[in-house]
Amino acid sequence: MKGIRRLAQELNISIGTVSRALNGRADVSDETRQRVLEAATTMGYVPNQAGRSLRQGSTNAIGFMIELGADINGNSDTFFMGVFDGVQSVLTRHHLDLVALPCPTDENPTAYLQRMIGRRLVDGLIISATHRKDPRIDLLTKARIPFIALGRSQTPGDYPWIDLDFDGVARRGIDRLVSAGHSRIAAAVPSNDINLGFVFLDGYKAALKRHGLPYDPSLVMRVPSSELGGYQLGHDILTMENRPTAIILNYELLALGLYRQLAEAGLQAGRDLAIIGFRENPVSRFMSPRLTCFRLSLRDLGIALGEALLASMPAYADAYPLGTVQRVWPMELVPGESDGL
Amino acid sequence: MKGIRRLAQELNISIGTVSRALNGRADVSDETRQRVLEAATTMGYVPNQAGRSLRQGSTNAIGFMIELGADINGNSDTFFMGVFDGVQSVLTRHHLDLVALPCPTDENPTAYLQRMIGRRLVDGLIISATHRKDPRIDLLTKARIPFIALGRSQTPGDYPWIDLDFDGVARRGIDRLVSAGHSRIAAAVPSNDINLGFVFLDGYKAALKRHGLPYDPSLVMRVPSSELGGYQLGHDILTMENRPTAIILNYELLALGLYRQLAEAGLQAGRDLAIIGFRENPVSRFMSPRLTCFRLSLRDLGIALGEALLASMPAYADAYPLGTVQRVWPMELVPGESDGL
DNA sequence: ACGCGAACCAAAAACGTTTACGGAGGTGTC
DNA sequence: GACACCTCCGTAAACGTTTTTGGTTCGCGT
Repeated sequence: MKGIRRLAQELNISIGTVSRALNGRADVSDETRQRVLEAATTMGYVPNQAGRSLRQGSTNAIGFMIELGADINGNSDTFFMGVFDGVQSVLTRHHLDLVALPCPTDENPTAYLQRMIGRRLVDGLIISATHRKDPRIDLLTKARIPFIALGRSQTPGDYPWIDLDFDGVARRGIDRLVSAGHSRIAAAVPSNDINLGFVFLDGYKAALKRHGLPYDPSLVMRVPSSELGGYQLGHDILTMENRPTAIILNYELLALGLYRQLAEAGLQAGRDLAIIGFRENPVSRFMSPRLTCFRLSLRDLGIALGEALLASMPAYADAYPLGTVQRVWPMELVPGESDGL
Repeated sequence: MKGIRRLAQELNISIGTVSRALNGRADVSDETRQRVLEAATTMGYVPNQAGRSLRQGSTNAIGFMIELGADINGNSDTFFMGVFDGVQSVLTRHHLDLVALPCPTDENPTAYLQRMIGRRLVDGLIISATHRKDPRIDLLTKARIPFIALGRSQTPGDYPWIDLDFDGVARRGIDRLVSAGHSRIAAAVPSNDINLGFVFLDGYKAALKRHGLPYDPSLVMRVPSSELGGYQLGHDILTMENRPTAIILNYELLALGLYRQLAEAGLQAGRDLAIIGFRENPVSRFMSPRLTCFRLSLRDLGIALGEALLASMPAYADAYPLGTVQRVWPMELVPGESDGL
């Protein structure tokens, strides 16, 4: 005898009553509920998830898909750890659990997602590293799985997303550099078709225009989103015939490789090249000279993601009347010395 | 009509046959199997996991528990992502999926694990960041859940584990520094009771002894495993009255904060303080001067973990006749300039 | 023509839970 | 005292799959 049956037998009541007591339904006397709860903890009973899922058609779990591989996600994994924490904190309020779904490097992300959806092991999904056209969005929409994208996409449709303020970061970066007298300002964007690159580039172009500066395509440097990409970026800049005097980065770890490349050439950030980095992170805080970059609270971002996802799930929507969240997440400038200001 | 029923109806065969065809059992004609497989893909049928789990009492998923929070896990950044990839590659061969279970910062890891075990949403578990006495090991043993620990523990019992070679790293670090003439060599160890600190310290003591050097407890520096901890470490060293001339680190990102602290004091790694770092990682590769540290293949480690876990699961043990794996994972020295050699 | 095994498949039970339904007993109302 | 109406609980069906059991068909040898 296992599971709920054992508990019921022990207490000499029916399994139905045990279930109702455990799930907080009204039609159970307080005394019985007490006894059940007590016995459940002493006997270490935890409802079997497979049974629950099968019966209620939901799994009480939310998936967070992450893509493995250094330079594809555009985020380092301290990033995800912080976000997970925020998401968890809102999910646990509703007895939902978070599981991270790491898509292996050698598998197609869309195929992987399809498998996960098919298995039906989560009720809702958070996807990240959205591409310009992201087939996962169509897939999720068609399968009617509640989801939210961490990152915009140009895939049409009315789905929820939250994205970092790449546009604003580019704009404020340019503003800052222009006001310091720079006019040849480069921008680093990812070499793949992840959507954030396009948003960043649009912000870059718009800001230049507003300042009456010409847009020079040769100043758009495409490199992989990794430390090595930053190193390569440095090389590309140093070998240009008409070097920019400043650069804005769109990925948090580019600065590291760039610093190194500059150091090897006897140059220094802030003095020989003005650099504005992207996200403040544990590494950036300890670089010398200190990196000018942008700060955000990963936990708050996670909380917002969790709430927006719940808002899109019928069973929880009333607790979070947010509609379809489409939100740009603000980032706060943290001045350093790398921009020479 | 949903699921396997729909498929069966479409093909005019029974659901049992569909199931058998899909699961590769022998008593299905090749022709029928073909038709089933074909229809399954065109209709996009994927077996409902809840149904399978309930019936077969297993979930076809493996959990990898990670603790959130920067300085508790003793590993960070790209570490887990790399390991995940290796684990996945083993698991997919057996149609198992990997889910990462992030334990929130505000929840007790053991309680979290218990919840996950109770829900029965994975067949096996990988735990990491093992503490000196780790109650999770007792829990898993008692619950008879196949598991493997990434990291040794002093919890008694005959359970599988794979751990990085903290002992060897300490030993070889000391050897190298002693042969370069150093005799006051400090060691950085974590300030919490994560077990790797004890292993590292033991290796440190043993190596000193072998070289006939005295063990000076004041040279054991306890700091949090984070970049900030490295910064604090630097401060602690610089304010000592009888400074060490060299230090070996036991966490990969300590060097970053330490470098910074030295730089602020006008000092430099390799010249003013010999530093041997821990794990080579994308960040360490771009620090100046280049950090002397130790290399390992995360993917191979992940593969070993996956195989050792499968070896402990009855259903897969014949494919991996490894017994109870208890293995120290070797790390290869990568010379840099930070040790002044 | 008959028996017999092999190949294939249909039917039904089982996994552990939730929940719709109904019934027993008690309480209150006229 | 009949009736309605609660409160509490037992019964049983249902979720989607796998697997056991048993049965039908066919081919083949005698």
